Amino acid sequence: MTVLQNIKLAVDAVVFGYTSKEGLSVLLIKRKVAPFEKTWALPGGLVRDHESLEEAVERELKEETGISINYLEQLYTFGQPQRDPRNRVVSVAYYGLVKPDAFEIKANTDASDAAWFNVENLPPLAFDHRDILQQAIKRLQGKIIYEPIGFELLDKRFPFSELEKLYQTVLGRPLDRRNFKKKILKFGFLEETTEKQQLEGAGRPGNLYQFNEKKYFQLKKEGINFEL
Amino acid sequence: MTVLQNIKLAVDAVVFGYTSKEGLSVLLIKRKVAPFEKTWALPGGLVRDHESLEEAVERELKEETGISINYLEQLYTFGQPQRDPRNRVVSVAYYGLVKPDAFEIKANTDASDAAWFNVENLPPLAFDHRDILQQAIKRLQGKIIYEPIGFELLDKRFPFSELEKLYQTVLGRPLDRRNFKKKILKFGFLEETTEKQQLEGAGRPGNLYQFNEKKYFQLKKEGINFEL
DNA sequence: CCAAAAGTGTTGGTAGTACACCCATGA
DNA sequence: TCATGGGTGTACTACCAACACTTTTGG
Repeated sequence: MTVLQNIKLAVDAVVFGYTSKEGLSVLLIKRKVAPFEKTWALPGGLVRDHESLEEAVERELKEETGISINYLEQLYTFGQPQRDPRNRVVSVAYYGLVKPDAFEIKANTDASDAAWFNVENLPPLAFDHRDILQQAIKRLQGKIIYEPIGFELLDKRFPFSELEKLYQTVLGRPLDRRNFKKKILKFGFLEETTEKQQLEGAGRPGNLYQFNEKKYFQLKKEGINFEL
Repeated sequence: MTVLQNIKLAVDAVVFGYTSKEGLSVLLIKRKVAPFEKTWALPGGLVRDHESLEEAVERELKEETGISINYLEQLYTFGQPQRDPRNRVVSVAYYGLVKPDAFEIKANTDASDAAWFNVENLPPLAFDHRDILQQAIKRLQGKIIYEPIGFELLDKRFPFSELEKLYQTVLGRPLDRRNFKKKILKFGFLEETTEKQQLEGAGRPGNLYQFNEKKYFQLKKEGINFEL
């Protein structure tokens, strides 16, 4: 009754980056081997025997894209028998967020076969990676409205309008500027600094804000919960 | 650089049942082999080469407990290297819901090594199954307030008070009877039947209600979303 | 007639939404 | 001085929470 199992275990990562200019982007690599040679794919690969799944994701990201990530969460495990045309490969997908500096650096390193793509304008993808990506976007949209993970996509200090644009981009709908600001500030984990925004072009520069993570966790323990 | 991978892939299932008498319960099996021989554990086992993860869960549930399930959803994948003391086993955990008839039948089949336990009163569990179970309960609590999956734990027809008690049990807090009923009925996917509840003991019998799944999906498509 | 469970409506508070004008800066 | 983006307050509405008495049935 015992059957030898011949299933491989992989991890894949959907890494999101954001700038107000380029919108919401995702990190892809160009495959060098069959199957799907020269097709764009999510970074990822087989898990090693003695590493945790998170370690595997972080290792693969470093190997394939040179990037290191500051927010990582398990998304879903994809296990349809035919998702890889050769062997049975089950993949645990993660999604992660990087801050604009990491994003900008790699966006310009065009010698590599890693590149950022706007989520509205994706190339054909290998395997079932399109499904994985769709699901990651849905999860991000769902999560960003009840946990303040949006800050992981912004610089440490940012003008308030950046946060607002980020939410509008991710959620795909316009938000009222005044109501949004009231709602966010009400929670009390955003600090206004005295530093002013460097505006390119005209316009009145605004103050920069920063997310106070400690205050957030403290407030959360006291039973305050972020929502929209 | 290519390394032979020696990781086994399993599935585990957290199956919930509910009756107002016995509260929220979970289905466990007593292990017959080492490690953790004679310890209670979640039903589950290794995935076969050509079956999907969902098929594996359903097969294991049938083999080990004789139960078949009517709601099943992936929970999380547990992959810490040391979670199984012998080999590396990564487990994709699912959670499922069964209706009271299935629940009652197996609860009385005490010859088997499968049994139901109230979630407030669990035995020691094998592996990291306690963590998995905790996470499943949290997920159920989170999900039941924005998707009407509670009906999967009730008979096809049920008195309104059953639904109310279920929510109070799962969420662990009292709910106002009138407000709860207003809120639920407002959505329009619950149908009142003319049939009356069979009350054991005294009390005024109430009408039975049933969930209209078609109406629910239709309403959902039109953009109505259930919440609390 | 007593105990148990079900049925039912109103009111007050609060949080959310809609909405428009002025200010600071660079070109 | 014009164009661009930032900053700010109020009024209305709609939803939610709190709350108690009456009815039907079994014992």
